[in-house]
Amino acid sequence: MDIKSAVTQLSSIAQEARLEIFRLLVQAGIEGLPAGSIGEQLKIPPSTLSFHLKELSHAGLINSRQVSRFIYYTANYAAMNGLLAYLTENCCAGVSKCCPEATSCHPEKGNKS
Amino acid sequence: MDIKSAVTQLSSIAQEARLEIFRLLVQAGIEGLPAGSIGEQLKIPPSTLSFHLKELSHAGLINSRQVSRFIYYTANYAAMNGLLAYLTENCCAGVSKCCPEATSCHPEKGNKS
DNA sequence: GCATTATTTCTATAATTATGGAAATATAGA
DNA sequence: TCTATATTTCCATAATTATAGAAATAATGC
Repeated sequence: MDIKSAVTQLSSIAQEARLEIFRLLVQAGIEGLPAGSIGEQLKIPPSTLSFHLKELSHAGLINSRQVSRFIYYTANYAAMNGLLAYLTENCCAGVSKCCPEATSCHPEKGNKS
Repeated sequence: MDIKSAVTQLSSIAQEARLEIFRLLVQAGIEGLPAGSIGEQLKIPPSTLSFHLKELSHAGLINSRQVSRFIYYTANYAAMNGLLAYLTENCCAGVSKCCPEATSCHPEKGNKS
């Protein structure tokens, strides 16, 4: 992870609409949600939603796949975990006992609600 | 943690100079670094540095204390850990086995290098 | 009080980012 | 092919954010 990628990823979620979208997708799990469903739940007009989804996609924090006429968006858990790790990297110069734990998210198949 | 605070905190590190400053402070540990030392290491002019330090302070991701004529800045580890937790909150709707771990940084006294 | 050093505030300019209507594109079924 | 639905692109406007010089403020020692 280089600093420019980290800034791009952080910028992509440093905006209220996009952070809401991202969190919605993190909570949605690996199946994700179609764009229209996201816009409906968050009350975001189509063109604005598309702009924000593109920002998140370009940053690599979300992925998409086409299913018929719908485009399903999903959180990229690996990218998110990489970003979180980057922020705590070499905490306190890597001295022992300083940073014992690491926050991450490991979704698995079969966790539908 | 509400979404506006999260956006403010993310915005504060979604900028190359500020992310460098923040990471430098995360790695510096609980003693922190005086403003001048940060500016010198990162080659940031005083007024620009002051602007960025204020952004980070207002967001609550760093703290400061005055020591003689120097102002020492330190990473606010608790705030950072709160932000990381927020991003993974209710991952996959909170289904078990989805998000077993959580990245965080726990600096301790006596970890000087 | 004066000189020195550290940091911040003020200011103008430049650059980037967000918003949403309208039009365009893409997919699928009748 | 025609129609309906889903999503994106284009565009102009508005709003926000970054940069850094110059001046101001603050703390210390002589």
